[in-house]
Amino acid sequence: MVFVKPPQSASTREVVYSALREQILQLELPPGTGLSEKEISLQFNVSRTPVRESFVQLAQEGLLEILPQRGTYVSLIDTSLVEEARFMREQLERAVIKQACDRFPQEQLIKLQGNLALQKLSVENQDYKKMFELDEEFHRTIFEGCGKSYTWGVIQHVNVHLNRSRMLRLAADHNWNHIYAQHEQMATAIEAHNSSEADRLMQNHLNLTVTDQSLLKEKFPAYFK
Amino acid sequence: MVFVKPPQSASTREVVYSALREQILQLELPPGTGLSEKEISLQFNVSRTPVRESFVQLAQEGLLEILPQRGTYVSLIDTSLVEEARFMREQLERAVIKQACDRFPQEQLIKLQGNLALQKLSVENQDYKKMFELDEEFHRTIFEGCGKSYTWGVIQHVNVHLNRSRMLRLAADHNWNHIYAQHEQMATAIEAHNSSEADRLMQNHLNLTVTDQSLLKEKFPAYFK
DNA sequence: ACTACCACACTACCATACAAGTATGGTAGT
DNA sequence: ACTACCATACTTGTATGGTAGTGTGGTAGT
Repeated sequence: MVFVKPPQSASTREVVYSALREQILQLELPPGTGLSEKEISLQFNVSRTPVRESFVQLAQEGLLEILPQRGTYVSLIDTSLVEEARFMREQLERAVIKQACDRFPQEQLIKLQGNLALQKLSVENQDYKKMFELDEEFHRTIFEGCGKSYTWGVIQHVNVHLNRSRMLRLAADHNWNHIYAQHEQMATAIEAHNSSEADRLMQNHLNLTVTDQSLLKEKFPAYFK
Repeated sequence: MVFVKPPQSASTREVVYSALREQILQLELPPGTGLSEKEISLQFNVSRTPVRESFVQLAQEGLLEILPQRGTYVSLIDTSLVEEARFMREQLERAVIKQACDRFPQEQLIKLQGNLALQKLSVENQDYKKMFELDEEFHRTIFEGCGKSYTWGVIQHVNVHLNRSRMLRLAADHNWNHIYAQHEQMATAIEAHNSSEADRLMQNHLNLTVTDQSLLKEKFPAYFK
């Protein structure tokens, strides 16, 4: 009972799964889009089996709705799920950043500051997608520094709906200077071991996500449930 | 783009998936057990396809390890994952029970008290599995009363490893009187809107889970990674 | 004009066949 | 006795055919 060799080469299922997941989260496959096993299998030039298995995976994550004998659709964004996801994220992020103020490795702190520099650039260049990635990485780095990588993974897993919502927001309005400024202040608070300030900042930061939820629903009504 | 009819009858994949999941969480399929698509398909008298799809699902949840061309095994319990799961659960449970002290529906409060009565019975009868279920239901009811059902679902999804660990604990030692007493005090705190007391109780309550982790690893070394 | 019906094209679902990688036990050669 | 090799019986991965349920558009009947 020893698990020696990790699976090296990606299986066909894995490839299809990752590709579809990326397209869904990037809104290249918008909520409500109809898919079909056959269509995708032709598109990737593989059989229906691995496609079907990736559908099952994506459905389990809540990214696809499989209606037996009827069709498979990219799931609509459920605002109540988004709210609960935001709630969970808030609790966990606040707990972690407080922990980071107590003890945070130098290496990760440097990584944070490098990330911030890139954020500043992306804001200036109005590079939306890059900024989104850097935002993710910023938060992930905090979790890693606290030895909570798995927790971050769970947040990512949970917040698929929230992420699509955030993607809409980044594409819609443009207050990244604010976001960037908040990130910078959080890094400073961690460095200064200022736990209460960090907690306050994070709370405000994550509240941005929920405020314009109804606004998004007006702008993109077809994407919401 | 309307999703009218929910899928009524369970598909073969769903049946196999649920059955295996239950067996794994109940430790009827202990960590490390080797499975095979063919074996299970014969056992359920179905083809390999739905079995295989349920394997993919269970692997995504971290309950199975699929080693290509080598075999599939019930995953071992990863103590570091257990610790992070406990961390997440603590943060979320504390946040929710504090919210429950502010505002909690009468209906759910009654449900809590009914549950407590059954817990007392189960403790007296030393009915381990029943007590485990009632414990789950107690916590779930708190989440439901706060409109956080999805959050509870996520905890359940996350804590598969933790749950197996807890199952071992319940089978091993016998301090349920303590667990029951804590539950009772929490219900009282909710009713009395005593937020700080509820928070303190929940924190202690969940700390029970982690303390004897190393002890379990000694008792059942083969089940851990 | 309207309704009931039905053929057809589509879907996801499941069973089966084949392919490819892996562990193992026996055997021939040293 | 020991090692290298190979046939074989496993495993999971992929492809494909057939089944059953579902939506749709056309048509015959009223």
